[in-house]
Amino acid sequence: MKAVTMQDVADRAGVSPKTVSRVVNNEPRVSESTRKKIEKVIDELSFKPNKSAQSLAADRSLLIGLLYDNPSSTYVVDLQAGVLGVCNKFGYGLVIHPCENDSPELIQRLRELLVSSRMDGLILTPPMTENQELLDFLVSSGTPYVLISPLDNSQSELSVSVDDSVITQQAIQSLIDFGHRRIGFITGLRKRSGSEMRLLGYQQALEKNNISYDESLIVQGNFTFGSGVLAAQELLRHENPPTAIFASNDYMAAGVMKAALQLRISIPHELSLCGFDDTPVAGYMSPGLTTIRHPLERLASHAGELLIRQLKKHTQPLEVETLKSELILRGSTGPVNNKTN
Amino acid sequence: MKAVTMQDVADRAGVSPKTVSRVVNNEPRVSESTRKKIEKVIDELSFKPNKSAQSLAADRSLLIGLLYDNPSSTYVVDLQAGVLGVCNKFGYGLVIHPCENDSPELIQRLRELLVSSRMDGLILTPPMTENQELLDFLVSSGTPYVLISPLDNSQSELSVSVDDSVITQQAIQSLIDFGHRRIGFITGLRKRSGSEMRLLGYQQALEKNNISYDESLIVQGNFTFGSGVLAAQELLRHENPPTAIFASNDYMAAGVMKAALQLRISIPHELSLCGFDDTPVAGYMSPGLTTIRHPLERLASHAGELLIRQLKKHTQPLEVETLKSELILRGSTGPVNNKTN
DNA sequence: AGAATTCGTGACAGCGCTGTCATAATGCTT
DNA sequence: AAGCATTATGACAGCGCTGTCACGAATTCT
Repeated sequence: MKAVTMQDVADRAGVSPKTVSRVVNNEPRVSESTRKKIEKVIDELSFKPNKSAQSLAADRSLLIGLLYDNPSSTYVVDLQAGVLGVCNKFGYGLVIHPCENDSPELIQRLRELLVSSRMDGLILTPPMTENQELLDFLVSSGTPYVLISPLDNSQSELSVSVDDSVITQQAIQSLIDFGHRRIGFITGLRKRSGSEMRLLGYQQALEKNNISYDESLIVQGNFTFGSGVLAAQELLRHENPPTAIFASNDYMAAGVMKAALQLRISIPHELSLCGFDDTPVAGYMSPGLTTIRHPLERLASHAGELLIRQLKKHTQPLEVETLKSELILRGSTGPVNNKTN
Repeated sequence: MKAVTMQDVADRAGVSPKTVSRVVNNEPRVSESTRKKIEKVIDELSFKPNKSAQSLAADRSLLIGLLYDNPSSTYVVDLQAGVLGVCNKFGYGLVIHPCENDSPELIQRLRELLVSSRMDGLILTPPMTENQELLDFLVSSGTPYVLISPLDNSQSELSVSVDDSVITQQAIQSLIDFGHRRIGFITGLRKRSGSEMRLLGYQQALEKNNISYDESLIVQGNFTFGSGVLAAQELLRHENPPTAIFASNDYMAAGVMKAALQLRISIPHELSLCGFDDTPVAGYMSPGLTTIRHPLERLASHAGELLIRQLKKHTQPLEVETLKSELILRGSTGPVNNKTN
């Protein structure tokens, strides 16, 4: 299988390789007629440019990197799918790089990766988005990057986010509509972008409905199942326990379910429960877990486009379909039971 | 950040670039002293060869592809981790390629990918491992590949597997040891390598314990939660229902849990339940799901090494640490309840 | 000791593409 | 119609590396 080269295309089309290159790279300064002609030949020979040669000659790798440190594999896979989509569309390759945000070797590893893979740009996901040392390193090494859901998303060209507060508020509102007034809230790790925004949404919902904010209903978790169990135990043994609990992710919500079961508290009859992320567990639990689904794949593909535009010095802003999270209602939430306790 | 080139190393070491190349590629015919000297300089300058240039000159991309079509993201992420490990070790890049085994465009897409990314070899996972059309295409295009857990793993240089039958037998044995004699079995999709072997292990366990094989206790599922629910309903409404159920994956086991809950059958008191895969759900359900964990990451890294050896025409066989699956005992299995029904 | 082999190294071309610059063709101005 | 700007195309070098081959030095063989 001898590969088709640009020269082959050029010969067949009766032009120089450089002109073919121009067409391949969508450069201007090619007459419409030659462009058509060359495109036709490219199709006929199904020519695909040799990436290595392109990279070498143009001194760009046509590779973008995706950095993540996330225990949820669905999250990771969704992001990958999104980024992969745009990569294919624009002829880029994707280098996936699972890492540990806390590792002291993080930067060193990344440096090696940058040197050997020569990635043109990076997409960072939480919690790397808050790793200032990392960001500084990227800036100093001149590596373009885009952040997904950073805490501070003020630089809109450099990040994409969905507003966790809005959808959380909506979820809490739905609990309130069910008649709940005492709603427990299990936070995730502080400093994780989502966490803060979710708590904010909770507070906003209470405020809107004139429900006073009771600090004792807020319990700190760390996104793990175990922390959900502990948090739920604390909440459910409260002298005036909540009739509903919002957990900042599904894993913790699963922990709440377990704790409730142990304490013989029935969901949703005696306790409504809402999770966050819509991982597979949510659908597989009994009852099904009401939760929130993020458009992760679209978020990631948006991030990818943003990055690639940046790489191509494409300046016209990317118009964005709005990225909206969705409240998925399942069996774990329901009307408050007035006979409760 | 001007990159360090081979020429730089050569100059500093007082040799020709070609000799540096020899050292970088571990070629023979370099005296120990020059090798040492060059390695030292490489370290000092922290020189990393330019992948694009290597690929272009040597006409190999130093890329391997990982093809998967699997709904379980944990499975995918574990495999990726394993392959990524060896890739880094041997200076290869990883191209991930989620695909749909049933899609008629599969081959065409792959062809494009092969042409544009010029991957040196591929790792295939079930169900692609059984896609004869795909395999034929790879052979005809001369693309080396390695299979992970194919149905037919007779060609040991081309595949890595763990024996599902052995571990399934062990799981069933543990149920039998708990006193269960009527054990329901929910299969996965037929023709999926795992499925067959798991059923085989079930049969072997029964045989060993002189329990007769009752076909009516075998129900066909398709690896989804929903199919688990249906299968469980069928089994539990059996005139002489099983006291334990083995589901061929965790998602179906979760379905069984749901069905049991609906029918007010308590797990593990009235019904023991065993899953397969040890996905996160297994740990998050209440009670925790007894299940089977595969050494997926090691399996994948082994596959990666096998492939890379093949690419390097390394012929001495790779000695393998045995890859063993593990039975994870959680709350969903227990002694048979003699008061049942 | 001389011939034959092996070893260690370097010169050189070229992988397939793109950047730069030159040049030809075209359009526009006055 | 001559002059100038603009557009369309090509020649050529070179990105950083490796394959091939050549060549002298060291080793082994007869």
